[in-house]
Formats: sequence, C-alpha cells, structure tokens
Amino acid sequence: MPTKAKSPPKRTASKSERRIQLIDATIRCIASHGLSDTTTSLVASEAGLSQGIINLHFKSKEKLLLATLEHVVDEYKSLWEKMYAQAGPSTEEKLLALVGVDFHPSVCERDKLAVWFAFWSESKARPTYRKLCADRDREYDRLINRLCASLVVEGGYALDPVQVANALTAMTEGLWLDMLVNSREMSRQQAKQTTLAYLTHVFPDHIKQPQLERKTA
Amino acid sequence: MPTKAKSPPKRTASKSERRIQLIDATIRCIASHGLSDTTTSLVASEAGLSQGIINLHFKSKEKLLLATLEHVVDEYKSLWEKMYAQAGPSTEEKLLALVGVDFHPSVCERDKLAVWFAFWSESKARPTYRKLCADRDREYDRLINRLCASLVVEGGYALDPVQVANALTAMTEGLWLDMLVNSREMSRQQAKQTTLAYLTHVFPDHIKQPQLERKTA
Amino acid sequence: MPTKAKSPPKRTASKSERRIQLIDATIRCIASHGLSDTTTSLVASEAGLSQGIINLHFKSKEKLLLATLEHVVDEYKSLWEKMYAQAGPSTEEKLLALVGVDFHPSVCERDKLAVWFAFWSESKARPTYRKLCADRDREYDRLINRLCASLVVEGGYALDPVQVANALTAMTEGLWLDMLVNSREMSRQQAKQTTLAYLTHVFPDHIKQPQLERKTA
Amino acid sequence: MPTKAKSPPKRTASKSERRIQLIDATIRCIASHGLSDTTTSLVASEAGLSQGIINLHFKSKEKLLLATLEHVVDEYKSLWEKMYAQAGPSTEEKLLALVGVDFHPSVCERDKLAVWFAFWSESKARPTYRKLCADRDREYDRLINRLCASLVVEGGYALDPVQVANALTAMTEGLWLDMLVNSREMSRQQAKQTTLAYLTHVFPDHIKQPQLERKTA
DNA sequence: AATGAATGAGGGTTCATTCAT
DNA sequence: CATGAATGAACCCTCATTCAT
Repeated sequence: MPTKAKSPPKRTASKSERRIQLIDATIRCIASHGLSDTTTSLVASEAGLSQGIINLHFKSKEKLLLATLEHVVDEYKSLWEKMYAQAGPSTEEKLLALVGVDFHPSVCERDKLAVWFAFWSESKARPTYRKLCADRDREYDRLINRLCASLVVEGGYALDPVQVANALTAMTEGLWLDMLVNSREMSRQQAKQTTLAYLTHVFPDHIKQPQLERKTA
Repeated sequence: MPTKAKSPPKRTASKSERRIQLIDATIRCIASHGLSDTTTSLVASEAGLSQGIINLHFKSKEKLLLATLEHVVDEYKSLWEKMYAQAGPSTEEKLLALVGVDFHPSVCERDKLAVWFAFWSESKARPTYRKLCADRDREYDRLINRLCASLVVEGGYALDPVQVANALTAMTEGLWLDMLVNSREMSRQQAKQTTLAYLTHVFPDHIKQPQLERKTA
Repeated sequence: MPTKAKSPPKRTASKSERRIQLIDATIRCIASHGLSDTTTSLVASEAGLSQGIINLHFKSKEKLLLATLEHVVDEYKSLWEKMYAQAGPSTEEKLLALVGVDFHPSVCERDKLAVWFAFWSESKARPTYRKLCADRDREYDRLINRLCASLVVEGGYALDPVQVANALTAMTEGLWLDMLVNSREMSRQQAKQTTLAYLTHVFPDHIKQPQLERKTA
Repeated sequence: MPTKAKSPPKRTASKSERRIQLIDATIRCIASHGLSDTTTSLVASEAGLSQGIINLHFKSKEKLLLATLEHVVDEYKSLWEKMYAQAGPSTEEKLLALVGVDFHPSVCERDKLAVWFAFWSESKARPTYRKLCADRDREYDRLINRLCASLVVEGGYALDPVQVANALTAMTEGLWLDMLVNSREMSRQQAKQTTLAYLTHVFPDHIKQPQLERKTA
C-alpha cells in the first residue's frame, strides 16, 4: 500500500510537519520491509520526498530511527494518560482502561506493532533502543503492579499480585505478537476478549464478563 | 560467554559440523549485535573462520539466516516431540510437558530467544521467514488447542478452549519477550511459575500449584 | 579574530558591499578550514548570511573562489603600484619599495597568505587559477628583472640579473610559506630583514644594511 | 597521463605493494586534479583498481592522504640521510650534499612538489598534516642551521648564521614553488644553480662557482 | 534582496560475494 | 576445503544549487 505523493507536497512545510511525515514513512517502511531493509532512500520515497531530506531533518538515519521509536512510545503514553484520566474511580475501571489502551485501534495498528517488535528485537544490541523501551516499561509495570496489588487487597484474593501483573503484561505482549505475525487469525477484538477473560478469571468479583466494543466508525 | 572457537577449529571438518559451527556463530551474532548488524564477516570471525566461508557452505547470507531459523525451529520441535512422548498419559501431564518445553533451558536461552524475535519481527516483510515460523506455530497451536479442548471437556469447565489456548500461547511468548528484553527481572523459573499459575486458574481441578524444578546439572 | 559580522549586517547592502563581505568570509574560511573544507554554507555562515546568498551574488561557488583570488591579486597590485609610484627615483629605492610591498602588513596577513598558497597548490589542476596567478607573476617578474638588470649595469656587478631576480622572488615566496606554516618562528620583520640582507649581499654598493621599520600605527 | 592497468594487475599482491600502488596513484591525482578534487574513486581508477580498495587497505580516505604525505616525507628523509652519509667530511661538502637532495630528480618531481604544497596549504587547518610537516622541518632546520653556523665560524664571515639558514630554506622552498607553478620556465638545473649562486655569495671562500650536473641517465 | 527548505548528484564507505591461491 | 584479497552495488551522507516565499 504505497502512500507516495498524494498531493504535490508543499515545498515548504513546518519543521515538525516534515518530521512527522518522515516518521510515518519510517513506520510504514519498517512494517513492510523490516528494520534491516529500511533504507533512507526507501523512507524518503515512501514520504514522496527526496534523498537528502532525512539528513536535513534528522541529521542521521540513526536519529530518525530513534525519533520514530520515541514517537510511538510517546503516542502510547499520551493515550494511556488520557484514558487513565478519563477512567472511573474504581481500581477495576482503571485496570480496564489500561487494557483498553493496549487494544485501542491506534495502538494495535499492525504498522506500529511492527515498530515495537523491531526495536525490542534489537534492544539488547543497542543500548539507546533499550533505554527508550525500558522507560515505557518501567512506568507501565509500576502502574499495573499497583492496580493488581490494590485489587488483590480489595478483593481478598489469594494471589501473588506481581505474578498476575507479569502474566497480564506478558499476555498483552504475546497477543500483540500474534496480531503482528498472524493478523488474519487474531483480531484486535478477540485479543482484547482474551485478556479480559483472563482478568475475569483472576479477579472474578471485580471484572465481569467482557462486552464487545461497538463499532462507531 | 566466550566468542571465539574454543578448540582450535579443525582445518578439515565435515560439512555438517561446519554448518552447525556457523549457525551457532550466527545465533550469537544476532543476539549480541542484532539482525541488522549481523554481517557475514562478523559471523565468520565469531566462528573463528575466514570471510568466504559462508558462501562456501551456504551459498548466500540469506540461506544462512534461513538455515539458522530452521535450526532453532527444528531444535524446538525435537525437544517438544521428545518431551511429549515422555509425558504421562493424562491430558494435563501432556499439557504440562509442553509448558516444560517452552521454559526448558535449551529453549529459553537468551541467544535463541533473540533469534525467534528477530525473525518474528521481520516475518511480515519476508515471506520465507513467515513460512518457517508459521509451520511451527501451526503444529503448536493445533496441539495446544486439542489439549485445552480435551481438558475443558474432561473437567466440564465453562470455558472457550480456543481462547484459553490463545491466552496460553500469548502468555508464553510474552514471557519470552520479557526474558529477552529484561533478563534481569524475569527468570526462567519465575516465567514458568507464572504460566503454571495461569493454568491452575483455568483448570483448577487438573493443574495443581506448581512445583519448583529441581536442579539436575 | 572575530568571525561573525561585527555590526548587524544591513538587510540591504549594495551589491559590491555584499560581494566584499562574502569574499572576506571566504578568505577567513580558506585560512581556517583549508580550501577543500571551504563549503558555501560555511562561507555564508561566516559572513552571517544565509545559504543561498552565494549563488545569488556569485552564481556559483567556483565564481566566488575566482573572485576571491582576483580580489587578493588586485589588492596586491594596487599596493604595489601605489608604493612604486611613491618610491624615490633611484633603482635601488624602487627595488626596496617592492620588497616593502611583499612584507607589508596588509599583504603578509596570514589569512591572505593561506589564500595564495591554496590557489598556487591547485593552479596546475585548474587553468583558471593558473591564469590569474600567472598574470600577477608576469608583471612582477618583468619589473623585478628590469630593476635587477639596471642595478647590475649601474653597479657593474658580475652577476646574472635573471638569476638574482629569480632568487629574490623565490626567497620572498619561501618566506611567505614559512610565515604561513610556522607563524610563530618567523615574523614579518624578520622575513623582511632576511630579504634585505640578501640584497645587501648581491648589491653591496646600493643596498645598505637594513633598518628596522618604525611602528607608525 | 593515465597510468591505468599497464599489465593486468595481479589479483593478489602483497599488502605493502598495494599500499605503494595506491599512494603513487594518490600522488598523481593530487598533482593532476588538486587535493580538493582527489576523490577515492579517482585514485582507485588511477591505480587501475576498484572502488572498495582504498577502504580495504587504508580504512579511510583521510588515512590514505596521511599515508601519502608520510610516504613523501619518508622518501625525502631517506635520500637526505643517504646523501649526507656519502658526503665528504668538510662542512661545505655536507651543505652542498643537502642542496643536492633538495634538487635531486626524485625529490623535485613535479608530482611530489604538488603533494608538498597541497599539504602545506592545508596544514594550518589540519593539525595532523601540520605535525607531519613540522617533523620534517624541524630536523631539516636544525641541520642547516648547524652547518651554516659552522661555516660562519670556520670562515670568519660577518653573518647571522640563522638568517642565512632561513634564507637558504626559504629560497629552496620558493624555487620549488616556481618549479611547481611554472615548470616551463624554471628547470631543476636552473633552480639548483640559483641556490648555489646564493651560497657562493654568502660563503665565497668555501662554496665555489657551481658546476653543472652531468647527465647520466 | 534575502531566506532557508528542498533537491539530487556524487562523495566516502560497507559488505555480500567472487576467485586465485 | 579453506583462505582472504578484491570487487562493485548499494548504502548513508554532504553540499552546491534551486526556488517558493
């Protein structure tokens, strides 16, 4: 699905517009060609712009990749903060809000999942990637752990809350992977249901049977 | 974690010995440098051999990478078949055997996890990778699904067995990811316990509280 | 040695003012970065102006470089003509005037010496540079030769005047090189003294022992 | 004067042979195209080899240039030591030997002079170049100064020996420049005569009228 | 007149592959 | 079998130049 030059690209765009445009092109390239086949000229032509544009706006390919990862991380964090703020006051509502984020259309987009896994895969080899990923993980883990701990206390469940939090995190990531690798067989909806079913199992008094999202597009 | 050939590499080694030697070097390179920084000369020097060696034995870099993925997949399958054959006759024993495989030391090795995720990440972009991964997944899914379905019937659980199977698979893969990315915080033992705890939740009558592995060298 | 425009550059400056401003910046860049690292954007920012300015005023980088060389050549010629006109009537006074020019502060400036040598170095490869340099040399040589010849005749010296002229020219250029490369060890004053000492040797009856310049700044 | 592939270049040459071959090509390129137009692909094709060869043998273009300067410097030093050792015992014979080196065919080659001036021109901007040039200069200056000082004492000349040494050095360099820039008008022989004439002037009792070299090629 | 975002040819460099030894 | 010097396509990046503003 090429996205080249829909409209004749304005010769002058604001710096941040161009950056976003290039980051979006990078996301599409990583998704469709893989990180190791994502070349600067591929990204530039995907964005409908010229060769030199990347170094003009990002100084180097490496910095473009970092900006791309940062962009995806930030987008995820923003949505998270927003949904968390909007969530009801109860612990379970908050927990469900976080699950909602993880399976929100704008997060579960295949292209973005490809970016997450591309960087996770290389994170051991590249400290810079690891740091960015770790920053997100740390906040995420802390919050999930706190909510699980609260729920365990509130409900008097005989559970290790850390283990539940780990299980929940792992399941979410594993479902993401399935959506990335087998997008046919595993829909976003199904994945969310699976996660909610798990929560119903462990917190039966708080998390009731999942309800289907309603299409509103 | 030594890198270079431990014993002075025999000047004449059988074809298959050389292939294994190079595949092992490839696994180490992917783990320590990332797939996109895994060059043929890096692999060759990691193996303690010369530049041209890879094209001599594998015709091309691409074929080496495929052979590496194939090697990891085959190793996984072999262990799986062996453990499955050794497992007791009951459905739950068989299921536990499969869990045992997924957290077996030879499977959960960090270097090998790095390989799995490296190829999964690029699997959308490279049909050849996808095919190899999909082959493994298909068999795995079929078996897990069958076992879950049996247990649901045997125990009269009010569960969707497909969903449980998906959840189990996802959790396993997610735990692998955590072990790869945060090897400090998540040990193999902990990961296994987490998985077993999940099974205890869904199949309380069949899967009892997990017991720790015993070290047997 | 300040780099940026001393006074806020007038938004509207006459064509020739801008040209001089850019030529001066070019001289500084050649001196501090070398000819091969003198880029148009470096020159522009050294002048405190914007990227496109050079092509606006000089059409091309090549033309800027030629204009720069021309500027230095012209400056040298002007001073030369002026000093020659001011010199006393005798042959030796005229010869001394020329020596005075070659070691005049505005000629011996390190930045300008850098320009001379930068272009001389490339003169073989670039006919356009060579032509400009050769023009200066031709006039210079003709005059020096004439003066030396006159002095040889006037003084009845047993000398080859061409050889003396060549030696004088070479010594001057060599002293310039020393001032450029080892500006610490060889001052303008010393260089001039050395040249005058040579003239005293060859024309002992006409050129007496050198006297030190008097500071009049 | 292209020097491409005289004989089909051996696919295997010793490392040092290839380095010399590439350094020679670099010298020719600097002489014929100028330092700023000396590209790696130009050097490679001048040597009759392929693009990648320079990075294979020198790691980078910068290192090739340094090796080239080093080569020219070393060659000069070697000849110098050899001629000095062969020179007669008297001070004047030693001084004449050094002059002989400076105008020796293998030193005064136009291509090599181009290299000297190319690097001298950039030496202020590039500390690495300056260091290499300064090393040569230091030794040269010390020796020349000592010889001049000795001659002044031996002959009881009323001269500043440092000034004579400086003059001699400068004249030599200036004559090199003339040979580089105007190779038609100034031959190696003439240049040497000019230098000797100067020495005859300052040390009339020791350095007698110059004699022409005898062609022995 | 001046700007500076954008271009794209061409630079230096890397690396999978070949081949003489 | 194995080597490693050599290749050359393709990479990332620079920079003189253009052009809309």
